[in-house]
Amino acid sequence: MVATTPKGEARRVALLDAVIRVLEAGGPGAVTHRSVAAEAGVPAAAATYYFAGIDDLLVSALRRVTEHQVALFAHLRGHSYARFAAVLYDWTHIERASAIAQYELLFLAMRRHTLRDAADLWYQALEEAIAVVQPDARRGRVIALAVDGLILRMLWRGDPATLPEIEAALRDIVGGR
Amino acid sequence: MVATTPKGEARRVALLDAVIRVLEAGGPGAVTHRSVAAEAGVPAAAATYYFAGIDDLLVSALRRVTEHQVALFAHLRGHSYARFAAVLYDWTHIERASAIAQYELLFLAMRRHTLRDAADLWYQALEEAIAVVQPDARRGRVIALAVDGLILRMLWRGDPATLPEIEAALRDIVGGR
DNA sequence: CGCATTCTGGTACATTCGTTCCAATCTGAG
DNA sequence: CTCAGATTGGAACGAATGTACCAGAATGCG
Repeated sequence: MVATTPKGEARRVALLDAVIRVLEAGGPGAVTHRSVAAEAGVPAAAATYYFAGIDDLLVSALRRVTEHQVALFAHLRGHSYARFAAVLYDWTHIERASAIAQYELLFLAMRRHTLRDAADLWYQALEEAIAVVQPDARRGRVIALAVDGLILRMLWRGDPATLPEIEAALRDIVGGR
Repeated sequence: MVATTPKGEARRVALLDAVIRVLEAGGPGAVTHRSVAAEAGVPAAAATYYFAGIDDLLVSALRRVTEHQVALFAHLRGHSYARFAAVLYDWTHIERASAIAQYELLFLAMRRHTLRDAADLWYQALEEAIAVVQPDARRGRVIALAVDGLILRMLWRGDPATLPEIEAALRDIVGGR
């Protein structure tokens, strides 16, 4: 089902945002029609009215957070990697739910090839952002892998936790030996 | 509940192994008493008899796969990183279920601090294995991050897929600029 | 060999889930 | 303003889940 009215569309995105919040708190298993609807402040039936199934709801939410994140990384073009550290900090600590959702997407992509494109989109955005500070493609790919690992580590460990620490870690990664 | 008889202990590990296989195929949401018991070839009640709850079952299985993996990495000490590439290949392609389970653990550790220690164990094992080919601690940490990102990428993307490709990627990572 | 303990395998139940259905309400184009 | 279609909100359903329970079988210690 696709929303045609403005209010309907507003409810759609309210539901998708709610999915991200539920996802952060309880993981994919906690994403149910009822929990998401309650989080969004809409009746439970709305989740089934706007989305074909619980699966469609989850996939749509992950696509949405990816597009949002890709847009954020696109703004990074032309800036130094000091600003890159700030973006990483905001993402993994302020907008933590969004970051966690992003990596849940990668896990889902392991089992569902439908999500490969969305996952690729995110990874390409990361590589392009890195290309600003490291033009060499081969070296850039390695940095992208390390940054990926760094983000993952910040998410499950909460470390590095401060902006200076992240900058230092990024300096080690980009700086090479 | 803790098994005291040899046969009981065998059932415990059979259940834990089944959890890993179910985890690979369907993610944490697919891990239920009944699905795991069916996969292990034991009656459903066995899963509740040997484990306090579905949660205990999941956590125990992830701890087990971590210990197994840490032991495998420990054997790596004193070898070249060419052999390291072979171990990575086996893990992410032959024993894929084990690798996926390992990263599910990291995700679970985001929300449950009980799992922090187990997750730390894995990450330390990775860093120690890398210390063999790169003694410098600071540089080694960066490599560990990149290898972490590489593993994640291989899992959700299946790329790099061949042993030579992994060796090349590893060479780029370890080799520096 | 006897027997306390552990293990087995099946059933049962309350809960929660995804999904369907429908009458009432709202929206916006003509 | 009208009204056809979109949206709402609640109820209800079958299915699947976690867990508790129990009578019988197997086990291993003395």
